[in-house]
Amino acid sequence: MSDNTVREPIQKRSIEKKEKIIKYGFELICEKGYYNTNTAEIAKAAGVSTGIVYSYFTDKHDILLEGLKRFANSIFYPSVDFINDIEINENNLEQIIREIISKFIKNHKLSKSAHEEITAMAHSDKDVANFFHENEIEMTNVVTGLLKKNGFESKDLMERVHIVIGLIDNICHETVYHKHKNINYDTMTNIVINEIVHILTK
Amino acid sequence: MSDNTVREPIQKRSIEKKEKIIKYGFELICEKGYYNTNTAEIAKAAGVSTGIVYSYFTDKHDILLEGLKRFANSIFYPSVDFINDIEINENNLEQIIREIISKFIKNHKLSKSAHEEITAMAHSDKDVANFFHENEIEMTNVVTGLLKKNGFESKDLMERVHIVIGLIDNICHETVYHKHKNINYDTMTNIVINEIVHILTK
Amino acid sequence: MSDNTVREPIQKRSIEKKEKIIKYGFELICEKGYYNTNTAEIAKAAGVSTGIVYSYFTDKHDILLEGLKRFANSIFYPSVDFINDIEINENNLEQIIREIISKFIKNHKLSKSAHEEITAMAHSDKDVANFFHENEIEMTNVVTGLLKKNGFESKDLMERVHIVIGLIDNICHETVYHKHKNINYDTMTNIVINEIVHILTK
Amino acid sequence: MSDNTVREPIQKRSIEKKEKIIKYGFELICEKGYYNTNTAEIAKAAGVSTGIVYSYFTDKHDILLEGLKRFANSIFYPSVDFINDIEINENNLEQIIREIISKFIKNHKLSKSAHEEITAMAHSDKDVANFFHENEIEMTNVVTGLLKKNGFESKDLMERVHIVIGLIDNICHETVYHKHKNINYDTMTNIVINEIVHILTK
DNA sequence: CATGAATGAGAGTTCATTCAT
DNA sequence: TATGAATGAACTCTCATTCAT
Repeated sequence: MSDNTVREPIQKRSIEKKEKIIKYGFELICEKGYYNTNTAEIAKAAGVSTGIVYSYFTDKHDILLEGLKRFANSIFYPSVDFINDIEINENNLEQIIREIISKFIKNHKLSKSAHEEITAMAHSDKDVANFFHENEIEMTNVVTGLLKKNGFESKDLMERVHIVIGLIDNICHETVYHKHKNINYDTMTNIVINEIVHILTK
Repeated sequence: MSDNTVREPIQKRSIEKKEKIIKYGFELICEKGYYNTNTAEIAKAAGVSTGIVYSYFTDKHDILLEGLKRFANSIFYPSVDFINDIEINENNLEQIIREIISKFIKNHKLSKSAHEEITAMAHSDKDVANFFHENEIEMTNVVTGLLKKNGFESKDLMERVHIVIGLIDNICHETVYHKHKNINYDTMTNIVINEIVHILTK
Repeated sequence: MSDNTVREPIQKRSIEKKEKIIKYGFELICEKGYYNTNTAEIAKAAGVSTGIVYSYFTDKHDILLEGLKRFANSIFYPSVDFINDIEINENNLEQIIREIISKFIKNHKLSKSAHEEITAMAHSDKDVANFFHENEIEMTNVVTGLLKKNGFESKDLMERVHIVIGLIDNICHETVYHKHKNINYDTMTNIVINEIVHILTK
Repeated sequence: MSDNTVREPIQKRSIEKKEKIIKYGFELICEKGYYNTNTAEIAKAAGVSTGIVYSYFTDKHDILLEGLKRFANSIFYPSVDFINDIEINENNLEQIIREIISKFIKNHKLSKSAHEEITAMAHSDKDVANFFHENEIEMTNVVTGLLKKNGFESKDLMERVHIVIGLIDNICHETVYHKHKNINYDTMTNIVINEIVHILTK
């Protein structure tokens, strides 16, 4: 998005300003929705003038994208670094997945509206869509590599991991939002976890 | 103020007009996005005046909702009536699921942008979200009933069906959109089908 | 206002229809204000179609005027016929005026919003203004004549009567609406009555 | 949604702009009527864009109200400051009232349509009505105080003053507008003046 | 660098009036 | 005669973007 006419701030105060616009702008967009947030509000929330916004960003859309780059990971993918430090094997796999899901759900609950709004944009805005596609494939690669390092040898492991990520996304979303009264989400989660183990170890 | 009741057209030409507004309006919304489609365009596409739109609908949002009611099923859930006429058992289950996925994908491809835009709205618009939640639970119930009738006796069958629907949604979407170059979608589909069978018959 | 293109209904049912439009249309206009009442509402209230309204009236404004002709007198000038049957003299004048004011106020209270809306129109709409000017002068003439018949011989009686009518209008309006908390309206009314007697009998 | 605060202009040019909108907007409203004046016209007359209008005013109605605050006094109550500097007594009272009426009429004639339109609004718009009620009571208080200071000791002086203000309003309006051909307005004015003297000195 | 006033196109919606039936 | 669907200009108000200071 950003092109040459958009200043790349060098001085410290400028950088801070840009960061504030991204932070508070993205925050507002997540809370109220992209179309229900206007640039004046963003500027106000960031403590800058409306004019200066257009020195750092080509347009409103650009703020969204920059916000994504900064914050999407922390919103969508909570830190699960602990899996780097332990040995994953068929015995502790179930427990690890359970913990990951638990962390994802906790995260999801923390920023429900952000999750929804950004998911919505991911389905209606090309740039946002691309961002997430790239993120997903990267995550798939990382997890696949990790599992391989830990001795998982399933055929088509990458495809399996991709399916698993989808399952986790889905169960989290279901648990946080849907609350269909006849569905027991704990039960559902247990089944999903079993299934994930099955996919990865078969 | 004005009489807010929305006319329920009785005469044939009126009904046709209302239908046209729904059809072309929803079409435009799906193609260009809800926020990028204005009422004047909708009226023009439907071959009517802007004023008459507000005789049949309370507002622009209402057109979206009516469009959903009319077309969501055909967009999201292609006719899979054939499963009503055959006996489903563990032997043909895999084949049936494969056919269902195939149909869903075909459907999905036919109206890619509609799928995306409506999915987006389902994540940002309360009414659209409700619509889909209700649809989903209904579908879960119907499929669960069908399987029970055919002798499937898994514990927590409803939860399993719900997971399966999520898996199908996901694999279709993946297949139609993502095209991550390192992922083999045929392989992925096969794994998903196996997994679905596993979930339902375990 | 009405011109040749507007049908003068001859048949009984037509006349009834026209009357209903006038009655219910004027009623709505008085209740909600001319600009807040639309022709569709008027037609609905009158139980006719919107189209037929334009067979009997040149436009919306015409309905207002016809309504005025039919109902303004009863709204603004309650029947004070009793003064035709009694002899007015300096002894009973005060009592008669008191009764007239009392009747006017009662009337005023019965149709507060009508009073206000029509008074507003009388100040912003030429035709309505003319209507009231004519009414006022006629009333001035009638009352002047009546007083003369009863032996009142003040110089410039017509001008005096005109002032008196203004005073009555004013005290009624004050009593019904203003309610300035520091003003005693009973006291004010008594003073006005004394003054009217003074004007007419000096 | 958007930030609804209305900007309070600080810079000189902004203040001028706001004043222009009030001046020309109110002028148009007075000339053509509130409902027959649109925001585009107001903006054009003030030499600004339509958008900026909504930076300074919450809505069209707000312009009317601000206009009232600025101009109502000069339209409705011409400066009669001279009465503060002279001693009012029963000997010069008649002459003073005559001068006041003369000034009011002169004023009234200068802005006939404004007078009428605003009077109309005072009967159909709650905020305008309140504005005038408050103005009236204040004027009543001021005049009552002035007369008391000058030794007028009538019982119920406030009520008397209130009646007098009504009489003055009325005679001015009559003189400027009605022109009923059979009424002699000079005569009528003389009678009114006598009556006012009578009310205040009795 | 920064401001925030200013722009003006465009949004959704209403409604007096017309006209095909 | 009568209907009420249809028109489309006009309305108020918003907001991404620009620009004078």
